[in-house]
Amino acid sequence: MATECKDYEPATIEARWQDYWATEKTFRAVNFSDKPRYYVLDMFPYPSGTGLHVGHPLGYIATDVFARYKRMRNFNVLHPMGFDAFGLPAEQFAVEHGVHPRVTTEKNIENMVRQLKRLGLSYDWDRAVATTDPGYYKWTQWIFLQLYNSWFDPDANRARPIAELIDLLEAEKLLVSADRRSLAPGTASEPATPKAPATRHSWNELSASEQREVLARHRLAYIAEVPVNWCPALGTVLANEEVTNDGRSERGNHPVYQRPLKQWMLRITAYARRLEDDLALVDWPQPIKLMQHNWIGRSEGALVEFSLEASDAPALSVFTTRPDTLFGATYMVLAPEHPLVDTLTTPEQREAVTAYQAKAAARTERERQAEDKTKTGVFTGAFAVNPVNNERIPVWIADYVLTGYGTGAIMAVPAHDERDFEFAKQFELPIRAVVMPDDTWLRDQAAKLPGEVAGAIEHLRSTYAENPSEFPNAFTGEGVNLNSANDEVSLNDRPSGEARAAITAWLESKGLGRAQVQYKLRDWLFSRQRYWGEPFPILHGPDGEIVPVEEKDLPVELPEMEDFRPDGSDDPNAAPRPPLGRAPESWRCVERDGVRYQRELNTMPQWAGSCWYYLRFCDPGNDERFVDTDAESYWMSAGNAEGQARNGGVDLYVGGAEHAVLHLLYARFWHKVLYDLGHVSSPEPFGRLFNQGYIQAYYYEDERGARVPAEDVVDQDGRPAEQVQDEPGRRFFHDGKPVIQQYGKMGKSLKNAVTPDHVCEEDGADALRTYLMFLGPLEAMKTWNTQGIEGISRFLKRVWREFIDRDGNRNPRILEGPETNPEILRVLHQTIKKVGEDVEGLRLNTAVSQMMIFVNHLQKADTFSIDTGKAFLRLLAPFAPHLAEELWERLGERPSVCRAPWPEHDPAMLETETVKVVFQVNGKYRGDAQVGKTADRETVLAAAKEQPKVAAQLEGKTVRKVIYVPGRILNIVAS
RNA sequence: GCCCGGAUGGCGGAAUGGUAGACGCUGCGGACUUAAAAUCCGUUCCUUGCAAAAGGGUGAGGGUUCGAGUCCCUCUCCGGGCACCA
Repeated sequence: MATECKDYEPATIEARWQDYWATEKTFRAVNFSDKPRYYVLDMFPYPSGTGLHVGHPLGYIATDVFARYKRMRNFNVLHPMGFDAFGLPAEQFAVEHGVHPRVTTEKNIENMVRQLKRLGLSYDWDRAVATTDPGYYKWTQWIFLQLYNSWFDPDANRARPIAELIDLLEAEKLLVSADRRSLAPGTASEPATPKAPATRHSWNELSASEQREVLARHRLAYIAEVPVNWCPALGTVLANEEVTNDGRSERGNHPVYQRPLKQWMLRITAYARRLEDDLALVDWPQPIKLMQHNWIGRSEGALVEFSLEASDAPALSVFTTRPDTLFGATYMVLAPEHPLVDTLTTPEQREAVTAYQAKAAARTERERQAEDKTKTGVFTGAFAVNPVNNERIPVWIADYVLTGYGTGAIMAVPAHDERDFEFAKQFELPIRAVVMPDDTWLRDQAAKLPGEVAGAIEHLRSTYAENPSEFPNAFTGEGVNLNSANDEVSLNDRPSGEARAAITAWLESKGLGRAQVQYKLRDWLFSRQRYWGEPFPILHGPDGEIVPVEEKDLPVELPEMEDFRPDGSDDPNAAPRPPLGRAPESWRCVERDGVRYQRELNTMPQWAGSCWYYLRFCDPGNDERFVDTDAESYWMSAGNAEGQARNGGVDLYVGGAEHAVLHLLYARFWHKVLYDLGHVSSPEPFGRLFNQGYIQAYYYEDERGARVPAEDVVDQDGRPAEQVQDEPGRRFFHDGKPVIQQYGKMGKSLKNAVTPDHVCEEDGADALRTYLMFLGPLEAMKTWNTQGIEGISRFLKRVWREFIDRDGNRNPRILEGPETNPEILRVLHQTIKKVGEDVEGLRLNTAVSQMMIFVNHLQKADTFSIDTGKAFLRLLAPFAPHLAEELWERLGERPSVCRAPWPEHDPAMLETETVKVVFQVNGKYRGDAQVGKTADRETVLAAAKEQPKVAAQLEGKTVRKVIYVPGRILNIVAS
């Protein structure tokens, strides 16, 4: 069985055991077992053409160590791997090389599987999935239809089948508002009177197309014409999450333009509250929770109605977090795209307004950024009425107010909002103080003024109250109100919080406003104008009706096409034309009951497939369902065993932090919908999340700033750069020309990738695995240093020699029978304890250190017991599994060591007769001694005073105090 | 600008408020060898000192404590996220 190697030959040993694991299916996970379950998941990769570099498997190896450990702890472990294979790069590569994306994708997957297997990762390969398999994306389409056929019931705070909404509407338990945008409870429609036209309608009075419109406004998947991020260079639209903060595409860094387009949207905003609240249910790194928290962007405030002076216009609704400053609202601003702009603009101002709107539309986000600072805007000519004091205030438009947030309109309180303050100064609008700042703020501000407004604090206060515009900044903090009273309510002298509550209550009583929670999160733009993605299971009828493809007709497969290129363009005004528009007519057109339907021509974004793959792994071959209910619940429901997810979801999910608001937010949203509809058993998909850090490496740039391959760089003595990169005084050259050493994330673009294949060949997979774990804390950024692996290689060779002599036989130093060397016994049990605890906490670097310490002890002993050897091999097995298997069998055990139980440490073995107590004088180390475990203070103090160093320090001093921590330290305070 | 995270030898890093630098890399010295590689032994924070030893030292400055890398305050630098979100 085992190899015949005399020396440690990783290549031979590793090939042998990888073969064994594959044949024996050692890592097969079975659904249902008496053992407790454990689900360990990696974020599955995109199978790129360049394959893996050593940074990629960092997380995979960590989860592998953990999965192997958990198996030895008697868990039934699910540890799968798959491929997120739809998406732009495959398509772009395919276009460049004229090959079908399916061909390149399959080739890339094959190569990546080979690389991963070479690392000895203990995946259950029988469960591997690719999002591009029709058998997989059938269910991605099915889940989309679940979204399409559901609505979010705000009262139940969950999704429900759309059929239930229709029932409620038909029974007139819900009525439709006049604009058909919202629903309200009611038992009968209010009869219309000449004075008050009906505000609500019964569903049954609506036409079929009106009914469709009502439903569309509530479905979780819907088509809407909204301003979207259009990227002409990529020929597709992008989600907010895919656009960088300077208005460019995250992929490719192309300019992105805002333009209104009809697109598929997913109503993720309905879940804003639960996505926020349920972060409390999961064990995730705090920074990731914070990033999601910020992205969701909950803010509490009030919705306030401002009536317009022109009586026929509807009221202007604004959202504010500071209703307490309402008395300071001296003008209003609408976003240039606000729907009411046209209605309320006066003829005199129309030209200026239209010009401003055109200018705003033409500017990209990036241009808005660049101009920054200076506020622009135009007066519409209209006036609104401030509901608290009936003051007539002008209505402006300006691009500092965004369409997509709140109502797209604001009340401007220039005294207490920095942006409004700037705008008001720019256009000489009135600024009224309604909150008195604290004295510190007033003094700080006075200090910034050129003249001397300074003086007594009373003077500053009265100046502020009368003329806040004399100060350089707006006061945006909280304080006590002033200038804030009408006949019915006064906020004066009340603190901001109280003022907010008071004015909100007043507004509510008057029907002028109400408390409101607002989210920054927007609906998820879900269609892309690309070929290589999941087709929508949707048909469009001749009258514009939308018909979902029936479940039995799924999947809607991608058509075979010769030319699948996107219609990219540099012209931001060119209309998007999805490649599927050029698909054969036989695919595009479907006839049902004599009606000709057109297939939806957009495809889903790359994130779709990754939103639910962790569920498919529970039951990957199922043709009947996306996942078997029992299998899902076995792997995903809440668990009580050691380390299992308390509230359900994947027990351990490891991946990079770059997915904080994309994949992780989208997947949570889909999961919650499936949960609401009763398809999954846990409220959250990922119970425990861990972010591994990046691997960084040196890279080299020539004088033009172009990167050169790091592997070809040498120093002034002609030695390869990778061997001398940390030595001082090195200068680097490529092709004889000087280059500069830099430092950054390992990857193709910096030309500093080191492949695992290369390292496996040189040192073996076991060395690479152990080295990557040893490098530092899993979550930290780490530097790849090829030299460092040498230490791990030596360690593994040493392990080999401890067990195998030069003739390839069992080392005669290994004795039968239990361990007799107390020193070895003690260190062994220390090691069992520390390695177990460290692996459990993913502190894999210190676990490796401890194993090294153990082997250093072993090496110094003349002999050791076979029991000791076997215990150690089990600790080593998760890290260096091939070597552990080989030695395990050579010690006469049956493979596989993966199935051997994890050793238990005996606390009694860690106890010693005496303990070391450190002696300090005035907090400084002056010696130590072994003392009895129960030694009392006086005994230890006496022992300390006997030590010459301690005595010398005490000479001529009086002992003031003695601190004794039993078994640890004795500190004598003397002066 | 706001919000997170970080800073420890030549390098990666380790340290329940209790001997800072475990473990490893590199460097230096030695053994084995005709020689080299491999392996093994020793050594490697800084300053003074032949040594024994003493003093200093965890980005900077202050504080709490018998005792601070660790806790608190202020600042500097680096990394990440968000950014006219009303």
